[in-house]
Amino acid sequence: MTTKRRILDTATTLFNNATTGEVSTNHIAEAAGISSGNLYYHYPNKEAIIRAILEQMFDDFGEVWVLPHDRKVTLTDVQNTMSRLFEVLWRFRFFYREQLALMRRDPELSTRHQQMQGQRIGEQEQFFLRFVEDGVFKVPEDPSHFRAIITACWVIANNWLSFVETSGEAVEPAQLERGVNLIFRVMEPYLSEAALATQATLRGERYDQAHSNQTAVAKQP
Amino acid sequence: MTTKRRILDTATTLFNNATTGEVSTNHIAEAAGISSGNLYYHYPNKEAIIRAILEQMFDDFGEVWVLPHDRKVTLTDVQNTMSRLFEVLWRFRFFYREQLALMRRDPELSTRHQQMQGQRIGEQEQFFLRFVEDGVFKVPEDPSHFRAIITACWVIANNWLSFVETSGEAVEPAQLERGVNLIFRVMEPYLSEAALATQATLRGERYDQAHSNQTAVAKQP
DNA sequence: GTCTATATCGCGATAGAC
DNA sequence: GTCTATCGCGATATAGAC
Repeated sequence: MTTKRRILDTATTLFNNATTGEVSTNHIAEAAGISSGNLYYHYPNKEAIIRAILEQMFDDFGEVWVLPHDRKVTLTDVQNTMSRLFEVLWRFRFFYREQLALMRRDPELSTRHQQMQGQRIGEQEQFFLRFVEDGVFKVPEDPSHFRAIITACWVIANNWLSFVETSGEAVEPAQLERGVNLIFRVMEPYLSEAALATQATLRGERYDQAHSNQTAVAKQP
Repeated sequence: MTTKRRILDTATTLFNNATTGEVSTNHIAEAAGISSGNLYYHYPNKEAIIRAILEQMFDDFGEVWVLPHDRKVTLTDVQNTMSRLFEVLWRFRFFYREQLALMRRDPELSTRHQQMQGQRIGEQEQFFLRFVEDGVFKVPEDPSHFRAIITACWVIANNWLSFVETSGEAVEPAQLERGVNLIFRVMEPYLSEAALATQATLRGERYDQAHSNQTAVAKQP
């Protein structure tokens, strides 16, 4: 692994475990096993490191919203996509903890992130439209209402891990699933009848796995 | 105004306009028109200042969830409460920008905030139950589902202003209203028929009676 | 590319006069 | 209560040898 790369990985780990303010370039260099001078040979300053990490995160997001083109998508595809999304959010959680502070300190980061976010939101809209096409979601009578729900899901997704952390709960991969479920709850009223049936089945299965000696409880209409 | 108080107000303003990391105790003292030494006479350190501000925010939250006891509550009461909530969130927005970083740096702040959040969430649940009682919300068949929606609204409320800011839009009082509307959208499927009609009237929108067996409302072309 | 050594700066915090 | 003066520290960043 190149030194440039090791710096990024080390920094990401340190940032995730502390705050960007507490992690100095000296700390990063030490943890990466190189000298401070060497670190500055590769990156002009800490902000440049953060920006480089952000680019990597952006690349990873690109792989989140992919859907199969050879078949109709189902509710399970939504679920898997959400899981992928949360996994990336988890890997770069430090960024979402301090997002606005970081953006304020570095206008360049701010601009770049706005571009990224715009693109991501666009991808997400396309994503949901595909599910409308394939009959997972009801066809929205009011597009602005539909967009509002997407925005709501967006806000929840991006802030779920932070919410867990502020509640004093340990932030573990298991919590990612709770976030996925929460988003499902918000989307539920907009699912088609067919998708709702699928969901009941899925949830029953999950329930079975969690409490294997009990029977799944299916909600009665 | 006492010096102690002026320090808090000045600090709040500075924090809102920059980040807590950029605002040093020297800056606060200077902006408050006192010496650094004097500042340290009143507060032992910057963290204590932030904690004091947080206590003030907590007090302000206490006034948000009050509801009239002499009459039934309506959808308008939800709206007004949300507006009050957003107003407080706006006044102390610096805290929500850096919440987790601040909590990590100061365990005492972290503990206190968790108490506060627990209490606030409790208040919010009571709040919504009142609206169920008074027929604004449908009686939930599944309490856990209801709680999930409340959690969703909580996450959205606390992060809406940050979302606006990260999108690069100016954060103005007008944006507060958009946040209120977004939360309404999420709650909409859980409103009673009666409340839905009220909402349509409030907004001056057409009420599509597709699922209504109540009095017809004039449709606009 | 990588190191050591060092310059510079400002922050947090305290001492002591008034 | 308020000020001035100051110390210690650690962070960012650079210079120059190898």
